Amino acid sequence: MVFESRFPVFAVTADIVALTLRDGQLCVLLIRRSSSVFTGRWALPGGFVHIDESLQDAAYRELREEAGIAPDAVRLEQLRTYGDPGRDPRPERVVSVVWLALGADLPDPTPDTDADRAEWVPVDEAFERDLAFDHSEIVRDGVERARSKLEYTTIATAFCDATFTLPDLRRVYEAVWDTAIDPRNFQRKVLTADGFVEETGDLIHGRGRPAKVYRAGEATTLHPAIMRR
Amino acid sequence: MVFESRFPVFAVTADIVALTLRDGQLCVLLIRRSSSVFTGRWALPGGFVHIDESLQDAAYRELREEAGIAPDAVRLEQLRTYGDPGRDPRPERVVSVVWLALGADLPDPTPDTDADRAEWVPVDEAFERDLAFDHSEIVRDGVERARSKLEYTTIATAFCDATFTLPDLRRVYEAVWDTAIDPRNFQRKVLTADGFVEETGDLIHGRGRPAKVYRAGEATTLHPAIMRR
DNA sequence: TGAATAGTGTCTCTTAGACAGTATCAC
DNA sequence: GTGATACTGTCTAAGAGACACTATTCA
Repeated sequence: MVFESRFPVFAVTADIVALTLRDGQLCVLLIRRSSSVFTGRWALPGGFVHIDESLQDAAYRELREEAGIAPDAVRLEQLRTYGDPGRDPRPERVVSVVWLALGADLPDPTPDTDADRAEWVPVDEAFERDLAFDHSEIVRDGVERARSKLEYTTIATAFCDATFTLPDLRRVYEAVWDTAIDPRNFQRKVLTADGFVEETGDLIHGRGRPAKVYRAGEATTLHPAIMRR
Repeated sequence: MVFESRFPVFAVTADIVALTLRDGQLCVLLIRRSSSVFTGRWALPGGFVHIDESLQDAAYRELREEAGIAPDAVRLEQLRTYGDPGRDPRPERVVSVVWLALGADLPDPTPDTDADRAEWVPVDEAFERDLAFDHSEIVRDGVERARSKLEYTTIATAFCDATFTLPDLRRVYEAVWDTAIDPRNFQRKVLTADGFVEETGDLIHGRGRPAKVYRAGEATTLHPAIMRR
């Protein structure tokens, strides 16, 4: 099939930097390409946007198709668009709209036809792999975005289940920022910030003292912010 | 001329939310469309990206072509990409990569062939105009981005000339945030924040006491941040 | 000398960071 | 009881907001 246009012709992909916590480590979803260019190389999940599909829907669809991740399992926001000529070796000019997808401990991905493997990879390890296209740069941008949005927004809750404890939330910050955080000061800041979390009234029993259960509050931005050092 | 592709065919535009200060007011650059769709309606400057041109270069080119603004007069950063099906009435699927351009008191724009007028419009007034496409939403996003980046980055200096005084810089914050700021506290915060500004050693003489002249420092992020109320 | 503008110092309150002890549960 | 985990309070230092006066120039 051949498509035509009056204007310069671009192909548009929706690619995804999906981040989650696995065993207390911040991990990014990578697939090993089994078709088209860069066969056998690790890359971000993604693919061409359909002509009648919104950019965001394309990202959701690719997440489902390439890793079996359901739309309601992640929070999706646009990261940035990458479109330098030559960033894709194919003759078509490819512009990639990249999305950041954050989710609570997401299931092992189930690769489909465009990939022979799909894995959650700790970000440190991902930085060392030589990814296809400009995906190494994109992973870096995505992780940095997540790190900085933890400071002044409530997206940390996107890494948690619908209900969670304050130690759970603290472990999110510790994993994403890769630093230890004082539990007492953290607790104070979270409870001071208006609308960050709401008590459910439940307790969850673990090995030690039971922890209070919270859910995400109404706020999207943090006042005051919780800053890195 | 007709273009062909193996993949779904998109047209890609680079559009610009250009902001500057005029008479102490935050203004956005709007053009009145004189060709193609939405003729006679006000819109953001922008146009189709050439097939061998980077997205950023396209933004610079459109700024020059549609308003006579030189690349070195503005600081450009990517805002977001807008690509919902149906956002452009033309039959082609149009995806717009939108850039935020910040500059010091920029010259009156000189429209070219795609526009019969180009104007700096105070943002309040721009919000009331019914702009073409989804440009009203985009202006809102751009202004909000500028407002929030003033808090934790040094981009305020992008609204100033190469050298400026602290009252100049304060007026940037006042115009963009549309609030009054205490000069004493502001001065203290700017001078405390490491690498925000550097003294040149010069003085500039106005109507009253001469003001010290500064230039932008090395820092890109502000520590501590200068927050809105 | 008065008007306009720029610059500086202090007090108080809030927030941030460092830090130690108590509470609750499973075994 | 012991070990593991969750929770809380206090002290100190730094930053934020409110506020009044002095300095320099021009007309």
